[in-house]
Amino acid sequence: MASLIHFESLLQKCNSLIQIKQFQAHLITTGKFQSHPSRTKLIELCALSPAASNLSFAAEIFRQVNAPKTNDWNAILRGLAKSPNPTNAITWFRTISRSPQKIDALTCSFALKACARALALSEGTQIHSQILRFGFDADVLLVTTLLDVYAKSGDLDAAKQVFDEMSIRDIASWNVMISGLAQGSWPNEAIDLFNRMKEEGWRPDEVTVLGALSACSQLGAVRQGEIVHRYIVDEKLDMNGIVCNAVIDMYGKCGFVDKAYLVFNKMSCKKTLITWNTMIMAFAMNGDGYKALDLLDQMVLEGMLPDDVSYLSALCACNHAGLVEEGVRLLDTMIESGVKPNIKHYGTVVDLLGRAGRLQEAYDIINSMPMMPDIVFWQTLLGASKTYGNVEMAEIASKKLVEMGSNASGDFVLLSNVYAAQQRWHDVGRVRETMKNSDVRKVPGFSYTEIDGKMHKFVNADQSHPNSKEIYMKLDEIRFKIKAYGYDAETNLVLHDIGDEDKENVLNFHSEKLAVAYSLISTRDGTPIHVIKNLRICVDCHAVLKIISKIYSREIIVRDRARFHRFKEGECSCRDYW
DNA sequence: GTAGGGTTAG
Repeated sequence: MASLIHFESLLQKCNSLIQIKQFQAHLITTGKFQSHPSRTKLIELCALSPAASNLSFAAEIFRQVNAPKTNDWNAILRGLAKSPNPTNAITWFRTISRSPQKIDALTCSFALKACARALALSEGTQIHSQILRFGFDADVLLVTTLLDVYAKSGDLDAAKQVFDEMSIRDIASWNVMISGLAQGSWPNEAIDLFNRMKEEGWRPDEVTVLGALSACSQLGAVRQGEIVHRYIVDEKLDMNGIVCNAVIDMYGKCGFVDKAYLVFNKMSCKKTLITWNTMIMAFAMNGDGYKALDLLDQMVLEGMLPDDVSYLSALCACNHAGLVEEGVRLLDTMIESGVKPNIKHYGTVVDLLGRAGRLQEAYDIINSMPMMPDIVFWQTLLGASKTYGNVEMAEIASKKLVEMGSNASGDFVLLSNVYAAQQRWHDVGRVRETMKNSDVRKVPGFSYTEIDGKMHKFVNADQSHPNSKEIYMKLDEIRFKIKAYGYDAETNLVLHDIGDEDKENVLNFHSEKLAVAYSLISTRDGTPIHVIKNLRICVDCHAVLKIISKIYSREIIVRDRARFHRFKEGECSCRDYW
């Protein structure tokens, strides 16, 4: 026993391959290699040490074992599961299953971990049935890992079923389920579960609130977010920096950048690089370009070194605020500071130049940057070409997109919009034909709005809402009023070659308009309206919301896929630059 | 070889 302890303490210190080899030699010469505990420890240590070469060395040791025990197999499995290539662990798990050695709950646990990382749903399902067969299903830790596999690989129905059927749950099971729902784009369900958890007498911890906050951020559900924030303060979970960062992020993504900044300034724990980046991003999304740039300067003054994400956030801020010169300069500053721009930095600058109508410069950057442009660059250039009616550049970009095999419907919609704006219906038809043949579909647009703490979702031309009739009556009223105000719908934006009146209807029923109409009838006069949309806002909705903000005296805040728009008194905070 | 294994912000 004494010699065993001696071994282990020495093993802790053996971090280089040479030392490991010395110990292996030692075990062999003293005849202890084939005896289980020490040798298993040795394999474990090798398999889990960060250097990849050690994992293959662990496998080498494993092969020298005459009769490997379950734990020897597990040690290798665990190492493979956390390696960059977790699918190897799944293969190894199959090998174990075929070996005479019995698997245990840990074998399943490591294999599931690999599935979660590899997003291997069907393999996870197979291990699930093994778990049932071996009767490991009362093991909370194991079932929680299983839950995580289902959630991460996108089968939230299966995850929910496993969760509901668990006879014992602990806080981590709740956490996995809540963050799984939040990350799997079921944020409403995540919030419901968070509330149910509290009702059932659980005390959410820092991990729980991170999941709940993420759900609120996605939904722009600030009332719910405030409830979570209050809970965090009450439970003193704001001693945790990660939690503070998530609160800042939540307020930023809900359009309450001032509240985000308040939390940022008042947080008692140390600000990390991520804290600064989150705040810069919050300013960026909200169109506060100069505040974002000031914060970048301030972090440097406070001794924090900006990284690539800091610069990306600041570049986004320039982009959304139309600070073209500042953005172009920032790219240089970044390079001078020794932070290497990646494809996203170039992408943002290309977008920035494109939006400013400087298409040639944008094109030059694409051609001169040190990496291959991906599809997004050409989509950006195409989008900008559409805005500025540059058919030539649009065709260059489209040609590239076709070459690169893009089948994103947005590309086709944009190109056809370029043609439609010029009444080139024949070309529009050609693009539509291509769309049909390559089976591309437009991503359906939807919008959320929070009324009295409850989220309401609208898709385009939605008629499923209980108050649908009133909503459409309100839309009629709006249409009448804005017409009287002198508004003419921008029908050339609609893809199809259909009559003007129909085109106007298609636009009129965009989900954000439905959400705004519903907010108008269900909130008090004068209160701001908040809408979250999954796509970029279209030109027509943008123009209409400006007028609505004026004639109904309402501030309307819309978060689209990229940023916030604040409509007030007939103007938008983006100054029509987005 | 008793235990070991699960959740987390830009």
